[in-house]
Amino acid sequence: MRGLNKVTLIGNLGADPDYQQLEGNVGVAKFSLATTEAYKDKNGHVHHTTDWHSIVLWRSLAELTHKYLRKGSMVYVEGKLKNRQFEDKEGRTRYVTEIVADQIIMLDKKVGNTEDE
Amino acid sequence: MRGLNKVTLIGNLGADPDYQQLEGNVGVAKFSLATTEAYKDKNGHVHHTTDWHSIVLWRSLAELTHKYLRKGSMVYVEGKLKNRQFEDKEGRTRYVTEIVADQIIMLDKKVGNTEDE
Amino acid sequence: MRGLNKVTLIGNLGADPDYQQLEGNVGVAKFSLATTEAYKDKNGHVHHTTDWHSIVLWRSLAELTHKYLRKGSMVYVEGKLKNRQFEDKEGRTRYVTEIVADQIIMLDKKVGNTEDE
Amino acid sequence: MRGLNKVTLIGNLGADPDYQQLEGNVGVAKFSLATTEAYKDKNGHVHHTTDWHSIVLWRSLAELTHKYLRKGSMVYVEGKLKNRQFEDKEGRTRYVTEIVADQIIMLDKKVGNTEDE
DNA sequence: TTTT
DNA sequence: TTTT
Repeated sequence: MRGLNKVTLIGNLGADPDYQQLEGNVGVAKFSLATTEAYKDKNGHVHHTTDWHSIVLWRSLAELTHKYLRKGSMVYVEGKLKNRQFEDKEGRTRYVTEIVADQIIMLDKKVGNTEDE
Repeated sequence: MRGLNKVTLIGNLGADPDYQQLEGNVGVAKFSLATTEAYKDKNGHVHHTTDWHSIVLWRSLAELTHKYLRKGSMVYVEGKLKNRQFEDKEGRTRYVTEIVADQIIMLDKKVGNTEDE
Repeated sequence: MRGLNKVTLIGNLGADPDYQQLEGNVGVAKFSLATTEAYKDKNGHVHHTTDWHSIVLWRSLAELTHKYLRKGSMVYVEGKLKNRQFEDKEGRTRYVTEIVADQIIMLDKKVGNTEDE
Repeated sequence: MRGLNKVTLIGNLGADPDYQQLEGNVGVAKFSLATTEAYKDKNGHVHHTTDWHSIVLWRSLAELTHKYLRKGSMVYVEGKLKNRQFEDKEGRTRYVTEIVADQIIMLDKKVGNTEDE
């Protein structure tokens, strides 16, 4: 209803994706994605900043991720920002922000595939 | 460099924005934005989910926010996902994900203004 | 396959939408959308430019458009850029660029609805 | 004002870009970009459609294009939809839709650069 | 042809 | 904590 929640990222996987098969044959994959940007400071020097994003993928996107994406792969990810709370080992409520993907485009020459959820 | 980090949201402010003037006359505004979505469950019943997002705005966008946005205002926000760590009162490292806005469009009839950073 | 084609617009309808029911009960709606932007010239004067976009909507989005959108309505449109050729009355091949919508969000207070194709 | 006009594309150049230096040392580059999509028909067969887009780039983006992009290069383009009219050789008014880029990301391994206008 |  |  009157809402838009969309994230688009292009970056590289920080490590091989994690993949699990849940009950009912539902697959979930997760990975960290680094997006790097160049910017100039006041003196005109170029610096880079990297932001890390937690990506979660379900079903066919999880299979694709598991099959084709590896540490270092470059990928376009489109999805929704979701906040999830969980209890840490000390019983405290913790909050995480994740991007639940609904489209990915693999940007490495080796593989080439787009998929929609 | 080879990176894209973009968030686009349309939603409503959960409360009046917080505004502060930092040293050097730099303004910062913050607010929580709710994005609500409808989806159908397996039985065809419509449900709503709301996601809350922490928005941070600097300089001219902070002034605009301070001047025009209020609890309930509908707004389009475009920005970047940034993760920030800070120490909580117990000295633990905590992580927050914020959206640093670089464009807003006010979507309420009352006011009408787009601004770029 | 390795392709992304996405347009996002916020603007106002230039006229009431056109709606037709094709064979097989498939609805199509069309409208022109104006997006207006402010920019400053070299002397700091503010100017406005308006761009007009041809929007095409199918099925449930066509019904929504027909039901709720009118001349002047403000709407968010997300879709794909498509080029279509047709023969004009003099038999020449002409080209049009249209945006085939796959999501709309009505931004007027009166009505309030998001719908996905 | 209250307007959003944004296009995001990932695709390949159909030919080497055209580059011109206008008066005042202002560079303009143009190229055609193909975005390809897979879709399934009613029988589950996969088909591909290609859409062609006219991209225009000014100043530093034109230089980058001229220097690094070639026929076949894969690129992310973000920009605005602009309609332009011109007179064809027979004196008729013709309309073209172009995407005026304000950001590109080169997606080929060989080169690697993001630039903002 | 819209809107502020 | 918002909105419809």
